[in-house]
Order: sequence, then structure tokens, then C-alpha cells
Amino acid sequence: MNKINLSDSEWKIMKVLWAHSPCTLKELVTELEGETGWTKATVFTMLKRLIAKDAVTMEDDGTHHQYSPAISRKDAAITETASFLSRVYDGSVGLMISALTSRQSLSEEDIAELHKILDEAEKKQRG
Amino acid sequence: MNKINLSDSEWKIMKVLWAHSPCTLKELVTELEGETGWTKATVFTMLKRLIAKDAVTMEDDGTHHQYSPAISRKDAAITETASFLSRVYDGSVGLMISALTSRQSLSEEDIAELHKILDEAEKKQRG
DNA sequence: TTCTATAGTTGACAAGTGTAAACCTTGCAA
DNA sequence: TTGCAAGGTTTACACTTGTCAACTATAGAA
Repeated sequence: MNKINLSDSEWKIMKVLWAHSPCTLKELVTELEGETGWTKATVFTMLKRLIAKDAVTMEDDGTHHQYSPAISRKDAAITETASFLSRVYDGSVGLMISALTSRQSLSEEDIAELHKILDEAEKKQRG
Repeated sequence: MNKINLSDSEWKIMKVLWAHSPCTLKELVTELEGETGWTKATVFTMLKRLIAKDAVTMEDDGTHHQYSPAISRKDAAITETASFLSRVYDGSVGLMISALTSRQSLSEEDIAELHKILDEAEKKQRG
């Protein structure tokens, strides 16, 4: 359970990797081109930093290097969520949802979906 | 609707200010001493940066400067929440709650509370 | 009046983040 | 065989964030 912290840009790289890995530098660059416009140098720097953080692994199979995530998206998300909740809402999910609803940031569909998710969770927790 | 971004440490300062303002440098330092151990120089630097971001105002009433928040906690929280959700969960609250429940990060009480909050929101939304 | 404790301020530095120009390699087209 | 395009790497820089030692100003104690 290593608490790896990802920056904004690093999340973008990781998302690509989680969606499709292993991945070469080239593929990463192509994938991110539209959204970010990053050059290969930029992406490469990110990758180096992610490797240094143990968030990504690289295997050198001859000519082309292949990059893969070394942590699961869920783990990363949970870590990030915990730190976000404690920073902004003193750790309370309730406060966060209240803030969202009080700003009408949730549609009726969103609310229905959340109810369902919670019901599922309850069922699982009981059974 | 200015999208002001607060860092981790800046949130700590703002929280004190939101809880009790206006506030002098001295009061801030005293308040934060336990949690952070920051010296007055550190707190002062933060304040300067927060003023530069238009998140805090200072009034110079003679001898002692008084600091007050220039943005509401709710606004700041909403901004932060939006950027967090889009970074980590592609903007979906549902995904976030799913992640939490799938990790048993929510107790039965938490879940009950969330249901209640959502019900309230629905009621209000319907009129 | 002089000195000192207390409040306030400056300047600085190290680490982290975002970004890329320019350099190096090398397989392959000519 | 050679030169180059495509991929890979180095180096570097500017900005943000976290942190403070040390300096200045000042209101009262002596």
C-alpha cells in the first residue's frame, strides 16, 4: 500500500496506460496529442518521473521500450480521494455530496444512480 | 466565478480564516501551530500568495493587519471538487462513490447519511 | 529616553511540476 | 555504404509550493 501521489499531468499519462498497456512512447504521444499537444520529450520526462515514483514500469524488449502501469487505477484513485476529502471536506464524503447537491451540481439521474450504488454496497455489506 | 486554485497548505490557512475572521497574523500562527508548526514567516508568505490570488483580503487598521477570506469556502470547495472529479474519475461522482464502496471505505452509517442527503436534494429539486 | 520583546517583512532556497529544444541512435531506403 | 527519418534521451528553464533565518519597526518597560 504505497501512497503514490500523481500530479495532474501524470494522471493523464496514467489514464492512457491504464486503458491500454503496455504502450510505447510513440503510442503515448499519439494518444495524448489531441488533448495536450505534448511533444515526445515532455511525455518522456513524465514517464521517467513516474518510473522514479514506482507508478510505471518499463521493459526493454530489444529496440522498443514498453511502458506499463505499476499501480492500479483504483489504488491511485483511492489515495487521491482520501487526500482530497481530507483537504477540502475534512474527510467527510457527506459534506462533499451536500456541497454538490446544494449547488444543483447533480441531476436527478445522478442522484438516482448514487442511490443505486449505495444500495448495492449495502446489500454486499450485509450479505 | 473566479476559479481560484488553492494548494494543500493554502487550504489550511483558509480553513482557519473561514472559521474565524478577520484574523491577525499572530492569531493564524497560534491557531496553526499545533497542526503544522509553521513559523510566522511561513504563514505570512502564504498570506501574501493568497492575497495575490485574490483569495484573501487584508485591511490595515492602523497597527495590526487583519486578514479575511475573499472567497467562500463553498465556492472554493466546488472548484476543487470539479477539478478533482475530472482528473481522477473523468468527472463522474458515481465512479467516485463506487470506488469508495468497493473498498469498504464507507460504513453503514456513512451510506445511510448519503441516502438522506440525496433524498433531501431530490425533495428540494422537485419543489 | 533607552532598550527590548513582540509583531511584521524580506529575501532566499530546495523540491516539485510543466514543458521542450536540441542532441544522439539506428534500421532501412537509395 | 551511406544518409536520413523516426524514435529515444539529455539538459535545461520557468513557475509553483513549502519553508524559514534574519532583518526591521514599534510600543511600551525600566
